[in-house]
Amino acid sequence: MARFSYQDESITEEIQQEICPLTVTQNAIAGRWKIVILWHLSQNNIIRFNELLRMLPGISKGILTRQLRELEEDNLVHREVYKVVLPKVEYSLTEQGRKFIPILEAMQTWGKDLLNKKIEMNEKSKY
Amino acid sequence: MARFSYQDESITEEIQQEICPLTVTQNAIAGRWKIVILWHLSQNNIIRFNELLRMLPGISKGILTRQLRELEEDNLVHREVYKVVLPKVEYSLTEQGRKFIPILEAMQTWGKDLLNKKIEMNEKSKY
DNA sequence: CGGAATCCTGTCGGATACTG
DNA sequence: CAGTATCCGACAGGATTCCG
Repeated sequence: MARFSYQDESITEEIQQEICPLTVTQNAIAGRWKIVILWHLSQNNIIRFNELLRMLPGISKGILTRQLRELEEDNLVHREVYKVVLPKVEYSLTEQGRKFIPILEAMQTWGKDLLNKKIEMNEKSKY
Repeated sequence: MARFSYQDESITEEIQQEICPLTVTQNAIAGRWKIVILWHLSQNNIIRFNELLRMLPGISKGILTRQLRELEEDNLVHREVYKVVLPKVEYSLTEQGRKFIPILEAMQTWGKDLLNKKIEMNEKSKY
């Protein structure tokens, strides 16, 4: 939970941030790629850095590293380094990360629902 | 889903954005206050603008308005305007918004869990 | 009361070049 | 292979002022 400082927050707000579990969750998954990363990890158990890179078209190495580091900080993702000739790093979900999978699934069905309704609305507005 | 354009995204990415329901969900709830707003609405059914403002210490009127408008665009929140002497505007969850409540609850218990583990880890590191 | 319209600023995402 | 280290620009969030 390193990030999310914003400028000067009063103490009461900081407490709110700390106390409200919802905010904790929000901070943990805030980031353009985190949810998709978690989803890929939930589907594959173990993924190497460059594999993940290929799974996320449009992301750059630097960003992927940062998102992964933050997920690691928040204990969602485990990072295993193998010191072989050409370095090999495997990412996987932690126990805490696996507990998040149901939420991912719920978010997916909910998103599908929303998507359908938006399409319906666009159809209607054509006529 | 107005925002989230970023600069020039290739077509394949745009398609991914549009297709992946997870991303749709992410975009819908991305925003510093949205989750908390949804939570308050889930607890109170109907809340007036200034009430909501008071429930969110640290937010400014402008921001609250924007977050609510975006939630409205994404069909999570309903806005009811009463044209009385002193204007009165009530916010509530839509059907789609209510479908999101289980996710909020899951996020809350998950966040509580994460919080506890972080506290444990801090305790340990003291000795 | 519930905004709209500005303007400002920090953060995050992204691009690029370099490294063990 | 899997990163670091910089630098940059865009955009969300925030403060402030004005309005019906």
